[in-house]
Amino acid sequence: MKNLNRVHLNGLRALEAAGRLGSLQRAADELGVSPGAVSQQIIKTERQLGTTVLERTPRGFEPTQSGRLLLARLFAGFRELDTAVEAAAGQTETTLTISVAPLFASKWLVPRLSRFRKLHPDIRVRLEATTELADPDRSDIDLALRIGTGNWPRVRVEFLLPQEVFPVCAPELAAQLSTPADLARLPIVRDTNSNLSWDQWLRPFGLSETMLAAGDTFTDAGLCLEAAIAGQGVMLAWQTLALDAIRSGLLVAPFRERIRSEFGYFLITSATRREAKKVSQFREWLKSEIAASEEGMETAIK
Amino acid sequence: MKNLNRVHLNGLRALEAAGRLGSLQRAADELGVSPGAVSQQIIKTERQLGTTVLERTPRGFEPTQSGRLLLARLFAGFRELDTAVEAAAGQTETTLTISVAPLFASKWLVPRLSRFRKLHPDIRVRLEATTELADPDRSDIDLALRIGTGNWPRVRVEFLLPQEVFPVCAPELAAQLSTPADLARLPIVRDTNSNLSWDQWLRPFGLSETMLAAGDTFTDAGLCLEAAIAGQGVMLAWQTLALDAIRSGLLVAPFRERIRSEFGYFLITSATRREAKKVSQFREWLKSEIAASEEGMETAIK
DNA sequence: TTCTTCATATAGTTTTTCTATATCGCGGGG
DNA sequence: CCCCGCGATATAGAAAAACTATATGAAGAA
Repeated sequence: MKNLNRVHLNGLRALEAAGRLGSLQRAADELGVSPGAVSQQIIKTERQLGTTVLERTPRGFEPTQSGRLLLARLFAGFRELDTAVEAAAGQTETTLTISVAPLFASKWLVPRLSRFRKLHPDIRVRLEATTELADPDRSDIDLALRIGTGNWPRVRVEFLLPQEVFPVCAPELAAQLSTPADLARLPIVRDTNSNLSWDQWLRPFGLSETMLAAGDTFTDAGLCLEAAIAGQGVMLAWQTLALDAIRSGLLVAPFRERIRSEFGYFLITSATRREAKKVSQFREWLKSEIAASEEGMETAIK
Repeated sequence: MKNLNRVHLNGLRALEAAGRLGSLQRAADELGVSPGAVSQQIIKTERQLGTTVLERTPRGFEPTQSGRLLLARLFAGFRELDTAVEAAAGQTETTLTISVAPLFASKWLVPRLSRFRKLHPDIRVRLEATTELADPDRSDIDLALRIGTGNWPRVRVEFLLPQEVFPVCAPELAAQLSTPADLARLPIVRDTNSNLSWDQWLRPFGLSETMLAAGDTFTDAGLCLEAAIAGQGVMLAWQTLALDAIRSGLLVAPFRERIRSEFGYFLITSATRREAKKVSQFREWLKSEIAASEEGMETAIK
């Protein structure tokens, strides 16, 4: 791209516009400057190129023989840039990019997204499912949905709902559970990566994790959920993970009690960027969806 | 092209270079500025686009998902511009554009050009054969060769050789001519557009145009020449027009006497532009060619 | 730790670009 | 014929942008 160093890009654009439109005035209108500015740019650029591109006629100018080829190429190049910018800028208006943990995406967000699409058909959602928290100031994401304590620096953090944990299991196993103490008789499926502990839930009942049986362990809560559905044991789950499985009857929550973990769900947006309309629209939808979800939770657990 | 108004072209270029090269330092090298300048351009452009194109990583940055498409398009666009500039600038160095009258081109210049090509194989000659004098400051021509009095404003004018007129005719007719007075017995072919007059040539012999016979007239000296070669009459010709025909025996000049017309051959170049090497090379070749031509004239006439 | 390597923030300067005028050349209309 | 208007260009001053040279900060390497 070194050849572009010998000319000024704005001069090339002035040249192209003038050559295409055939008049300084029209070129100036397109570029949003005065005709004099265009004239200066053209003269300078022709000097930089070492050739005359526009032959001056009494009533204006028209391209020289050798200039035609250059102008055609300039046109092609600038058109390419123009559509690139148009697409990029258009995308920022119509595409909502959300960073979200894969499990939350698949178990809760994605099944509900079709309703958002119906509500805002002009917004295209792009999910970026990653385990690390993306910085909305330093990436192209418009917002992130994350579980955590809410202490993230340099971003705008908005609390959505607390994470509440409770045991779930397949219906067949649930029949054997009438009190929390019965949990000791059943295998437990555990997520080794989780930082939730059974103690939190058991303590109010005067129980502790040491009384629980061993069971399969997995490195991913999603796998745990599959195992629980398959009847391999009881799992300590939380709302967004288990709700849909409970509703469809694949799982049951044998006990009403839900305990708040130290974590919560948060909506993360840029602290510096002005909030786009698409973001506030999504937030609104998200909150209503969460409310509906919580309501559904109450009735699902009975 | 209106979309390009919302961003700065140089910013797009900085973005493209940084995205392609993966580092501010390398981008800065390509653009010929400091890394800080590139950083500023990128930040500003991303703000203008409303999206993050380059995701900052601990060791630099790399394109975001949505940025890749933009970068690819920017690359295509700038590459187009780059090759356009390269071709245009390269052409100015290697292509010599000459404006010349069609008749002079076909009867004198073109038959000799192959020797120039042999002498300077790297220069491509482009002849623009037009009847109007092109302005070397306002068109893409590097030089013009014109017949005239030498009074052209705002250009650099260099005298090459005087136009000298003399009668020519087919060999069969020449046999009937031993003195200028014999011309009265033969038909004369005339160019109605010419401003040369037989009187100029006849006066030294005490003769005048009134004594000449009528004959065919044409609107173009080239057609006259063809008529003379075909034996339709005697023509008042000049060196560059008739030399090659005389040498090849198609025509003869029955009299040694040549009379200078009021016109001459001139080399016209820009008065303001610095002279390119290719131009001086052409001038040098042209002068040697003219000298050889004049010498050939002497021997051809005998 | 400390060093190095990046990117970014900041301040001030330099350069460019722009606007607003005046000028010039040409052609059409009175 | 002269004058007017149109369109391009020159010029001067003002405005804006870009650049350099720093400092800062964050993260990996020694």
